[in-house]
Amino acid sequence: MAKIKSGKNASKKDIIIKKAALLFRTKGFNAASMRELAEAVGVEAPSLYNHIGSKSELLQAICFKVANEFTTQLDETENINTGITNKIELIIRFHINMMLEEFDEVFVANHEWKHLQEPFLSNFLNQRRGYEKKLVALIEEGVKKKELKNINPYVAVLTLLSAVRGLEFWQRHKKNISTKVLEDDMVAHLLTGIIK
Amino acid sequence: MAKIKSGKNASKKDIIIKKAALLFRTKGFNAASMRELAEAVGVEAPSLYNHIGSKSELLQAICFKVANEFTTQLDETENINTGITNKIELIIRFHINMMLEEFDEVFVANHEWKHLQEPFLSNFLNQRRGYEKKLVALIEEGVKKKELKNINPYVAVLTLLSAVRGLEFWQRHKKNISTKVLEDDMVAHLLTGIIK
DNA sequence: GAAAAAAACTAATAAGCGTTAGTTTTGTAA
DNA sequence: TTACAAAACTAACGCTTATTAGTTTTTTTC
Repeated sequence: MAKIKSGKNASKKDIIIKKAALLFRTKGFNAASMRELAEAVGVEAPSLYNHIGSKSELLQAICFKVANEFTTQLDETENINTGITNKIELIIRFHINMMLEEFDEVFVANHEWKHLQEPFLSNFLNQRRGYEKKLVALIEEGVKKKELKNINPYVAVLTLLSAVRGLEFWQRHKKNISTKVLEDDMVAHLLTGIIK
Repeated sequence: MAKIKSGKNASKKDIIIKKAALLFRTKGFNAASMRELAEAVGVEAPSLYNHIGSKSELLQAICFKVANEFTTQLDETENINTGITNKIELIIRFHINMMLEEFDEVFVANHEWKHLQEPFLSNFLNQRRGYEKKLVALIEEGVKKKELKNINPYVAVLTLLSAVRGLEFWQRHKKNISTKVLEDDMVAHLLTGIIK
């Protein structure tokens, strides 16, 4: 029989990973020490090792959680029966929401992946490369079907991914503009430009 | 009388800074050690200190060189007598070229600034904030003059800056596409969108 | 309440860090 | 050639790091 879990579902390991994501984002992986992490968790540094294997493992957990979420969503979107433009819009909106809702984790996956050890580093980069290739194929299909302008698909993917990634700078303006305006304006900008 | 400098104009300090930019980009500021830097320069680590003051100073030199170049160019562009759209295009093209020609330095300024010490950290962030404000004002003017759609200027600036910043991923595709196609396509995408 | 397991603690280790001190080599100018 | 300055070297310091060992406390299970 499946064990019914209580509301507060997070294990100590989950808590450590969450705090690690925050710490790695603010200080960077190398500059963040296990002693600092321990203090954030409310424990002495060696006690962390009752729950985790190593500092490296924390980075792995964060990076691959994010990578898998993006990969899964893209696969699902590909299988929806709708136009290319709509699919691209869905993907952009997913990126924006990930950035806003899992900020620390996405930031760390974007910025600190280079400190992954092999073979995790290669795995991560392969997964990312695969993600980009699927997006390129999507844009190519849109061009072929005349839904999109005759642009270079690599440049388009680069521009799209980079733009949504830039939401890591969003925090500063959070108070001034609603998430909805942000999302709609950015989607419009990337799809239809800014020139009247 | 001004001393006529020889062709090989770079001081040893300049060489160290250049190598530091490459090293800081590939490994990150904290993970890059002075011993590694020394090896890249072809010298023992303590010898570096005959030319520089500290590791921190290297990061400062890199970050502010980049920041000043961007600031200078923006000021110049503001004073050109031309339309808003054209100014924005010039700025985008400048960002793209900086990314391609001073890749290591721009990358380090974008990614490692958080390891600057005070008061340099605050100075750097203030300078960047000032840069963004000028861009926002430019977009606002474009909207007011009906050159641009009625978009949120903060979102537009965020999208523009993030997109060009993403050229740090360009290296991978360098062989496949010419710089000109890249530049033109990205400018077109950001100004007029991708939808037909 | 006793026994077992989980998770906390203190103490310590080996390695790597930026940097300094002191000395020797190299390059330059009179 | 001698004198001076610049820049290299070796050795070492003090500090921080992730992690391990061993022990004690807390929590869970019966």
